[in-house]
Amino acid sequence: MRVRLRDLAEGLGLSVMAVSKALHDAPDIGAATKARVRAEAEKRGYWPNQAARSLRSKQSGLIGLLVPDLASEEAAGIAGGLLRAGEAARISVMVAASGEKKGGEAAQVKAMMGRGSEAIFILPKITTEHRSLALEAVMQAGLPVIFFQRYPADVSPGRARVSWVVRDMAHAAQLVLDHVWKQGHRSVAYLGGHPAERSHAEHCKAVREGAAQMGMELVGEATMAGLTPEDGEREMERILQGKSQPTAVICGNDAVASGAARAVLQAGLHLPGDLSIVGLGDGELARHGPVALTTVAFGNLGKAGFELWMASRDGGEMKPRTVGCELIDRGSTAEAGGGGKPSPTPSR
Amino acid sequence: MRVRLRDLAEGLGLSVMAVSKALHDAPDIGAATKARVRAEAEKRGYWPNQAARSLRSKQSGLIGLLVPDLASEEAAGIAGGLLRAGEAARISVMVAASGEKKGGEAAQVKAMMGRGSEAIFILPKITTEHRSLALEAVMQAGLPVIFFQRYPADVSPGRARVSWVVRDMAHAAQLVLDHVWKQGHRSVAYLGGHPAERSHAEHCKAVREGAAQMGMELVGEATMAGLTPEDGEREMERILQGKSQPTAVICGNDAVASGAARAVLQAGLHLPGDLSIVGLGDGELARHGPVALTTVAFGNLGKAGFELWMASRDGGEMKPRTVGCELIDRGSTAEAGGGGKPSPTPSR
DNA sequence: CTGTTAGCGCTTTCAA
DNA sequence: TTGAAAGCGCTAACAG
Repeated sequence: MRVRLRDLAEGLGLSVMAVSKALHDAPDIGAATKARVRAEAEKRGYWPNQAARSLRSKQSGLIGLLVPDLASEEAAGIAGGLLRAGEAARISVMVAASGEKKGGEAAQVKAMMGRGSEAIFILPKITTEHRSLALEAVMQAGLPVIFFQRYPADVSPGRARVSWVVRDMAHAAQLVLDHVWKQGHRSVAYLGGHPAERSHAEHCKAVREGAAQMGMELVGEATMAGLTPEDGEREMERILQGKSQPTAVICGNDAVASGAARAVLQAGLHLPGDLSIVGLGDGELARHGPVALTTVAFGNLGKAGFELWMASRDGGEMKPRTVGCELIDRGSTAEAGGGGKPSPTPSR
Repeated sequence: MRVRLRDLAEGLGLSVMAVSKALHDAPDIGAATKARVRAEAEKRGYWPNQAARSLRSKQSGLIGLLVPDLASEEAAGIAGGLLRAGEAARISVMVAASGEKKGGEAAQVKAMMGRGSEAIFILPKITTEHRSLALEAVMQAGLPVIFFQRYPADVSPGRARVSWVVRDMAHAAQLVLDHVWKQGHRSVAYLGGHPAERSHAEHCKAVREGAAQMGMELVGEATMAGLTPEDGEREMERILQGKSQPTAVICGNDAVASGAARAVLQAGLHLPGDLSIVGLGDGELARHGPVALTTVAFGNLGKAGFELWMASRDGGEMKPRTVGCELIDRGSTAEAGGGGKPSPTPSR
């Protein structure tokens, strides 16, 4: 933080204002002057003091993102998308992890507001009630809030500048059901409904209803507390020991699918020859794991959230968005009853 | 951004200064006054305007982190550690992804400096030359720079407020070699030396020298451009088709190990009965993939980097750090020549 | 087309 | 133990 507008102005024999305007490409400054100013700024390595700028203009060019923990792929993906979208619009992103602590969220959000965040993006914890002191404060301050994936039940969008971006879970379920149906599967298991998570509950429901409609039998259905690989492994083992065996297993996310695949391999069975598995989310585990998983890829939530905010920036309304999805076939599913031969696993 | 010090002061019949000092717990304000001020601040929901504060005091309480892309597990892990460490010290973190664009880095770093970052943390791209206009600018401004994992060859630490945090790759190699040696492996392959990456080159070298010293044969050694699962899969296939077969495969990271495991499964072999595989990094793929991988877990670089900076904050020198590691045995290795029976894969 | 004035909310410095 | 004055670097509003 060294060269100031004043330094440039003195060096050029201009006023501070003229320099400021020139750098902002204001219409009332001559082209020649602008060129001179820009050259000098470049030469002396000027860059603006944002603290001063936002103090004066109330425009910080900063947004805040609050996630439970960056280590999760969900959070990293959202953050990445938001960062990329932000950069294109010259918006900086402050990231905070709310972690386990209860009061954490409020303090983090206050820090963001203190720095002049123009909007707050939140990926709520699954276990949270989504409604905190922090949120009250933000909304009272009139700041836009965009939720990812989960959102408070008692807030209506539009009013109060609150909105959200979710995944099209019903469509995802339909894609998966169509896929396994076409391969001749008539008896499937579902692993992964999460009782406290709207989107997973929705997926579960869509699979259940879709299967019924198509005349597919749902021989195993597990609701689980965590959607971790361990949960998937445990439930898969349970199914393998049951009497009526499915020919395909639909999972609530890639982690569960990965755990299920682990159980299948442990049992000495072949994938996908003996059993087909479908994941959800197209994460690292599906793409790069020892078993490439057929899964459903979603559009980036972070990017969609940013666009939603940008579109509302000049007073527009904040209409919630749903990001679409597509099925990615990596060969962890095969024709039903296709025998023990594993099909080759393509790398993409 | 609404309640100001002035509002509190007027409400309490005090001066702005008294309120400011009280909130900072200055020694020259009475206990009773402090209590009153704090209660009022709490009640009215005051939080400081950081822009104003840092404009005046030159202390922003903000640091910047520049990564190639948050979606990588490496970056997400570092970012998460930095965030957590920062939060404990009430330091906010601005994150930017430098992406593919060339000029990107410089602009991002300028944005960070413009916001008053007190330090810049950089995870360089593997392909970068680590030395950019951005770095010049930062160092000229006298800001501390901490590199993760990779760093410019031509900068000496201490001078110029530059330092770095790296992983103890030599120790990691030793841990892995000891582990497979104890299981009776005498013929191993190494997949994963990266020509442009100091730490991977170091790991490769340590494995090579260690193996020689212990009298282990290195029957396959692959240097690869990307350290991706695809690279691992390809090289593993090559090895499986070769004449002299190793009994264990040591990989340069978990992604490569995962790809290698994929090739092994594709070939219809058993893991770890027919072949042992060791990863490096203890990432998602090793922990939660369909095949749980024995690997080496490192301490968090982000946390270590933050501590390095904090320790140097009052003029201390910035001594580079090395984070330690430990072997995590998840059962993807077994006694050499142990026959085809897969050992159960523990979930931890 | 360019310059002047004022002030954003806070803290440093010094006086009461 | 408290307060007044000044100013951080920038830009909105208005004059020239």
